[in-house]
Amino acid sequence: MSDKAAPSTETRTTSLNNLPPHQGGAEALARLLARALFAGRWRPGDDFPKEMDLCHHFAVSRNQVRNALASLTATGLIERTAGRGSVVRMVDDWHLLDPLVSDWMTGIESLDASLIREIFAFRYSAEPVVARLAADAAEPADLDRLEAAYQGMCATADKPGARDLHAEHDVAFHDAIYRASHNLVWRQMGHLLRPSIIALIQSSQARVSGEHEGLDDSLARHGRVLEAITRRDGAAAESAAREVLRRTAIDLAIVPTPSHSHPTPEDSP
Amino acid sequence: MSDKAAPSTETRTTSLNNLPPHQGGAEALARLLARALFAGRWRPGDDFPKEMDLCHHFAVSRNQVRNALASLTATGLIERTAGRGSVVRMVDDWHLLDPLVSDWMTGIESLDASLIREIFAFRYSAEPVVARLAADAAEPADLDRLEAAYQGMCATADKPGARDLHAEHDVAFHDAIYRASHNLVWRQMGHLLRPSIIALIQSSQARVSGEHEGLDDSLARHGRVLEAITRRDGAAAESAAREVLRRTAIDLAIVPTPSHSHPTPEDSP
DNA sequence: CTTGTCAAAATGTCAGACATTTATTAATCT
DNA sequence: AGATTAATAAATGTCTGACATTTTGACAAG
Repeated sequence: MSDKAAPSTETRTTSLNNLPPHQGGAEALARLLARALFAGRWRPGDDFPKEMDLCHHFAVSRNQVRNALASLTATGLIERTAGRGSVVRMVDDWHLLDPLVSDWMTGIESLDASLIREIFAFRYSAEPVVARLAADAAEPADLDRLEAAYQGMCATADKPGARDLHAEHDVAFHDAIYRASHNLVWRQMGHLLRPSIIALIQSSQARVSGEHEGLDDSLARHGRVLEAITRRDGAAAESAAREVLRRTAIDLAIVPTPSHSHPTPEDSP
Repeated sequence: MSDKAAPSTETRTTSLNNLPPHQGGAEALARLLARALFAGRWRPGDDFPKEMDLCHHFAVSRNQVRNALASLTATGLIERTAGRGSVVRMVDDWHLLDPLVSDWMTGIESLDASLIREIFAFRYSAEPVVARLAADAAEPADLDRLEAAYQGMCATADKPGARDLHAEHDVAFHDAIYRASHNLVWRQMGHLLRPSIIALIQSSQARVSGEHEGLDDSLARHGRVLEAITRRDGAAAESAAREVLRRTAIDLAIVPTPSHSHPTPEDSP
């Protein structure tokens, strides 16, 4: 009748059962299910496992399962109807801007490539504008955060062992830009950066070893953003931020050609 | 000891008890509480009513109350801790990008002015960029939506009885721009428009009767955005979209002076 | 072939008891 | 008297079982 969603949960239960002892109960279960969903365990339109199956397979009470599924429902990942069951919703309906979703997404290796492209396309169009706002509104504390993150990136560059730490500083740098805009809405969008940056670093890891100059170059461009914001030069900050993202944008085929991408005065040096 | 949050709920229960018979149970209760919160019923840091008090005052089961409070928790409006109770979180922590929050906010008359300014400042910086993207990515269906919304705005202009309908078409127009960008993230931000536009129309209602020319002028500017997007002229769409928002931005003191706000080539005429 | 009714399955809801955390108050020891 | 500890109360979190509601499919009657 229904597809083999539930039985297949039984078979692959091994990979899902080894969760860190007991964290937040429902919270941990929601994270687990969401990450399995993002990893491609089920596709939009598929039937999601039934409550009782999850109760049995994870040996938790129905309450925990219901709370976890409530989180997935609230974030638009699944839809539940009375006597029918739960189905995975279309990607268009996922609340990508919910901090929970961003948190769940971080570190998923097999994220849908088109999803990464969508998120990065957003960043590519938004972050330059935010950098301009940041140059206008930044306060000393913001500049300190930016400087600290940049120094952290410098300290962890070229060290293959500290790649995760470097990524963390990278996230912190971009997040500091959003915070420096001093706008409630832009600020909350900083959450969206984490999965995107992590995924990009993971995927560019292969390429970077071939071309080699990528890392230093990226570092220099970040430095130029920091310098422009410190100098309170909005226009320079905007184009510098665009330069930071441009190469990755080209690789992801988001910007058609590197020539006439954005006719801003400062764009053609 | 604790402030008078709970007792005052008793006294003013009259204004909250007349809810449309019974809609979605917990869903309706969450909406009710959220709107009361947005209307200034409690301020950040205040104690939120206890579960049992809400159960008693609204004559609903504890389950309903817990589900409603779970929604408020998930959207960052309140924070609940084990034996302490629930407190209202700072505005910075509210998930303004959650569709639920936008929905709850629409139509609140006494919204915090600074919150409206923050949301509009975001729109003022973002929407021009989105308009540029829309000009590049719009498909026939998108143009149809834009055209339909614009016609709707024209048909309901200058008719004082159809102000709500005009606002609805206004929302549809701007939402169509975001959808036309064909980017998952930008698209989901369309939800953020509704409370902002409604609030602005309500607040500008007094001013418009004095200056009079505001409405026709706004209509013409919207038309210029539509025309630029149809013409696939990204630069023109960007500046036209900025023009739509500029006057309101000036009134809200978001853009410092009307002269050197954004040095884009098409910006001077 | 259509329609009506019944039964099974799944989610939604309720009520009560119990567990856990937090804060206050009282008691005890130095 | 002051500080530390123990008991108590209040609030939220959790579990369990039963019941309600909705959906779907099967089966029989027309």
